[in-house]
Amino acid sequence: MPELPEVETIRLALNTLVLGEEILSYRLLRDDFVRGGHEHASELAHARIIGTQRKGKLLAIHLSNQIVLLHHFGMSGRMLLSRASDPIPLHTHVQMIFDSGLELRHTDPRRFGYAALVPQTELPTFPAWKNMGPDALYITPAQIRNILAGRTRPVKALLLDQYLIAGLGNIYVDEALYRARIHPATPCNQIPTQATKKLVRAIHAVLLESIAAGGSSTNDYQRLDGTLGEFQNKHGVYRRHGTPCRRCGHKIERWVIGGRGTHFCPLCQKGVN
DNA sequence: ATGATTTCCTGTAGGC
DNA sequence: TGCCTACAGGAAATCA
Repeated sequence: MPELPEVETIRLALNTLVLGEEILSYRLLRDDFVRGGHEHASELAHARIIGTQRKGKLLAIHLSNQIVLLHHFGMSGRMLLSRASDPIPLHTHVQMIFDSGLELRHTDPRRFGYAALVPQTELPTFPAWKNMGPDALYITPAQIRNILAGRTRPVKALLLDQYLIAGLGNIYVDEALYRARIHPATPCNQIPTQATKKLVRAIHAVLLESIAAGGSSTNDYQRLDGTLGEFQNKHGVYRRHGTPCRRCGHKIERWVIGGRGTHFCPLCQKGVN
């Protein structure tokens, strides 16, 4: 599922491959895949791609006509760059055909993702954009301390809340807690200051390493060119339940915490240290 | 206000 | 082998 590192991998690839491209034709194959109306869809012909931006798991593509294309990939979403003559994959909801003969496609079988066309001036008021907490890649120890303070929910559930901290999903929350040696069920207000520093370092490290590896291809995620990421091979706990911990050899467990499958090593992540 | 639960959707894994 | 059911999960909505 595309989380921060996967979206960032897509964004970096777009920067090298489609910056400056001119849109010949923009097609929405499903109206209900678009949030906030599609009245700007007819204004995109001849617009050029002038920049990209990422906030949490949201990708923003800036166009020369002051329109911003937002893409959220939910859990089964893909952004693929193909030749316009290549066959259209099943569940393609958005097509962007460029004058170079390239075509950008947003496909998403489960449709938990979406696209949006927002005038640049309205981007700060777009709900998902506006309500997002600080980006996990740049979050500071002080910000994490404020977020954890006074809350009783399990730290696992809290780190998944995009309103509080943006960009982490199920994979990277489990991996960051494993690196920080924090048990995912620990109530937030029971994590001492010392451990929050370790947590921030763990979050930054796991995100940066995954970006460098092109993201995690566990289920559906592919890079812009259709190749798989590599970081799933480096996972310490995610979907490794029943197999030995790479640090201590104890069997990795899987619990449901906050309604999500949660993977951890009961020996390495005993307490909050 | 906070937190817990339900809902959307389809491909896949597991059981029989 | 093939059918059927349960499950996966991000985020918004709904409920307590």
